[in-house]
Amino acid sequence: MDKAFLHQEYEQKLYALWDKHHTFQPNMKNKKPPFSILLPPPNANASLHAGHAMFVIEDILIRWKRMQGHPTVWIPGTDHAGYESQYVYEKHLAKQGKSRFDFDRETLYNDIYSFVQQNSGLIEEQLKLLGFSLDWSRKTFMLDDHVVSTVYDTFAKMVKDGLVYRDHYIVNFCPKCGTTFADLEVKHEERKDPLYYIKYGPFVVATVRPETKFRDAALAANPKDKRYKDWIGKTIEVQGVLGMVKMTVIADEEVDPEFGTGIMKVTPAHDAHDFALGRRYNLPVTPIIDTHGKMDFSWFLQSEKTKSTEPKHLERVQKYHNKSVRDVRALMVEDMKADGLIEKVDENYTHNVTVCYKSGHDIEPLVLPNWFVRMKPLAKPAIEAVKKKRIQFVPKRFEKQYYQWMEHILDWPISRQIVWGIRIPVWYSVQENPNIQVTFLDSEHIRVTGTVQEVLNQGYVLEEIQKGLQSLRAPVDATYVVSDKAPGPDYLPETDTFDTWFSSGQWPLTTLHYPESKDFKMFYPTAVLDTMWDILFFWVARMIMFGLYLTKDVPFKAVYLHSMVTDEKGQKMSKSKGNVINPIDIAHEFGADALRIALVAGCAPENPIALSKEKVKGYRNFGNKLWNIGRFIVMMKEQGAENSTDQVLTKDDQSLLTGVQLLTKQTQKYLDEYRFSDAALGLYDFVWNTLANTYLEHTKSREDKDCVFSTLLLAFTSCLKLIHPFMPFVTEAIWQEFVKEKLVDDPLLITAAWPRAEH
RNA sequence: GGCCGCUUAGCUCAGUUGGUAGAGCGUCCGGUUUACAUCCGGCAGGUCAGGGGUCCGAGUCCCUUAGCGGCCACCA
Repeated sequence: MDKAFLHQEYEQKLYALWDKHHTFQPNMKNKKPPFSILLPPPNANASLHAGHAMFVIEDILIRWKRMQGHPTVWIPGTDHAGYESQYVYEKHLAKQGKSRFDFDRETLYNDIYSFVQQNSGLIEEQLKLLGFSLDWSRKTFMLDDHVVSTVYDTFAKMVKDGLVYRDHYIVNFCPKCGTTFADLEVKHEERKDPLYYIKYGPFVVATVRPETKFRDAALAANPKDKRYKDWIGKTIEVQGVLGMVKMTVIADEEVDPEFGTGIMKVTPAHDAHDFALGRRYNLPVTPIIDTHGKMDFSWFLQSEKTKSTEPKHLERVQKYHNKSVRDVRALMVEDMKADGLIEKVDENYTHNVTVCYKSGHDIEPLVLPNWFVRMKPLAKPAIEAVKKKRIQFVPKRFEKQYYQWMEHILDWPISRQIVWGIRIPVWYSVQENPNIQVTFLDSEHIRVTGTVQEVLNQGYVLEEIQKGLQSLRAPVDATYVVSDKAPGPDYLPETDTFDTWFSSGQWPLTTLHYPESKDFKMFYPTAVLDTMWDILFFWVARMIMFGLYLTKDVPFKAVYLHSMVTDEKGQKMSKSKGNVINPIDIAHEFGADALRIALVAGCAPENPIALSKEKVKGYRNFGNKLWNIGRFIVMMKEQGAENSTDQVLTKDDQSLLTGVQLLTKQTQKYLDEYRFSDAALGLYDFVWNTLANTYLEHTKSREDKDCVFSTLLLAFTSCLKLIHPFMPFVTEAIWQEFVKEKLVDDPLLITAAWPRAEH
């Protein structure tokens, strides 16, 4: 044996050894209850980061249960990562001077597919480097046929059950990404913007978004506000930038009399709050901003209004038309100033602006037809399940957050206007829905937009439209057929795809081949779901809802939410701070074992997981300590010591063996309670202090070598078993040395029996 | 604005039925020619954020103040 444990020489060989003996696959013949975990799927084209290394928690549980003799499986997979991947691909296109608009839907999808395939596979190798005992024979990709087919079935069931509806609804639309986002996917940025006080007939109204003024549907004041009491219900004439407009004053409790002047303009098409007001008072929804974030005045330019409008105002409309929101705001503020319509401007107004968390672009609240899922009926059983303790949250405090969110859940917009994803399996008859808007590339590769009726009249045939189809927008009341394939010759497909979380929310079902497979029957519900707390709502809550909806059973019995891996000071790792630690580099330098236990030991589940080279180095030393104890035992054997159970134990021997008993019990208890740090620290302390520094040093002078040898061998092999889930490589490496020396019977530590604690 | 955490040795943090303050790293002193210098022995270092309360007894339970962090909702 070498003087030190040289991890580089063992890790890959040992992983191959485990693999060769199929130890990662469950032993279905075991009679104990099955134990299963699903790996939260990393992006298919991602590379491993410190967060992924936290999956070590899952490997610890898996290795532990496997040694205990449960049929155990840990299933890996990768996610297509919806717009994340499309975003990366579009950047790649941009480098070639192209954009997504140069391709039809199908071509773009296939190109992204190849792109993702090219960049995938890396993460699998990296997960292996860390020693994760995943069953690769069961790996799943989010766009595998059987996954897509389950997602289709679920959608069809939801449609049948009345849980899916289409509606015009105000959604977060990112003009840069070209898609809708759920509320969870946007963030808020504090910003200082001018607050304009605009004259509105007899009133003054405060707003940061004067450009939406063109489509105001009403004015609103608080019913208790004396200043405006007499005006409620009255219609007034207002001088605007484009001439006179009529406006009715409504009253609503939600208007804050303290803000601005206490009276607000209502623009249902471009503000979530105003949209709600509009619904309550039946106000018309009249958009003026399009999906590119540009001001669209076609409603004006194509109407009779142009005839009765003063030339000055008409010029303004032409000036504003098709310009960006920001530009128009500046232009119209100038015009309003010229007309004397601005009373004052508060330049120091700070407020929160909604921005896209992917691109950082300002979110435009737009009213668009979208697919929604009714969440209340799904949330109810999901709340019940946790209340009845069918699912346990660790740490417990997340339960509160869960209830809080689930009890106030809003309907979920599931449609995304991107190509890279699972297409919503819906088809529209063009005969029944001539008003469907389509954009497609014709056979000459020219981009054509219009209603189906219009383009058919222009001489295009349906086949050409479908072949070059980029996007389709059906009116909310369009008739549709749910089907994965075209139900007939005159149908066009929906082009929206599902929100990523719609498919990943069904991960426990799809990975286990719900509903008929042996795996599903054996391993559902899974034992525990471990992930970082930041996707509790995105993912965990959705899996619970889908699981209960489809199977009436929870998808997992426990949720373990680990923290974020940070640098040694508890600072979030980021490229700009330059404090990013690449786990693969660390594993390379100090060994995967050292990294693994360093991520677990000394970390409370509530706190950030501080990782530093120094800490990893400390645990590398621990691995080496184990190695040298093993080496010491082998040397004793070479010097003639013999192992036999027939020994007269001294007090030291007995106390060591009692210590191992206690340690076994303690480790068992800690693992049962998800207290990984306590388990790891307890093992570390026992081996280093009790076994090595105390027992081993005391016995060096003893004459009864056989007794020492036997005791030490028994105690140490038990410790190796207990430590194996945390540090699989060094423990297995030592075990293999022991196998060579015929000191142990089990050929592999990974499948050796877990020590029994006597009671 | 609503909710949830955190504040313990120089640094990073444990401390889960309330019972004499702990670990790792670092500092300093000393040691070791065969298990390991990726080692061993030892010293120093904390009024457990501030204040109040319950209790025979509080780092631990309750109230409160301050600082830091997180989640949710975001009113023009």
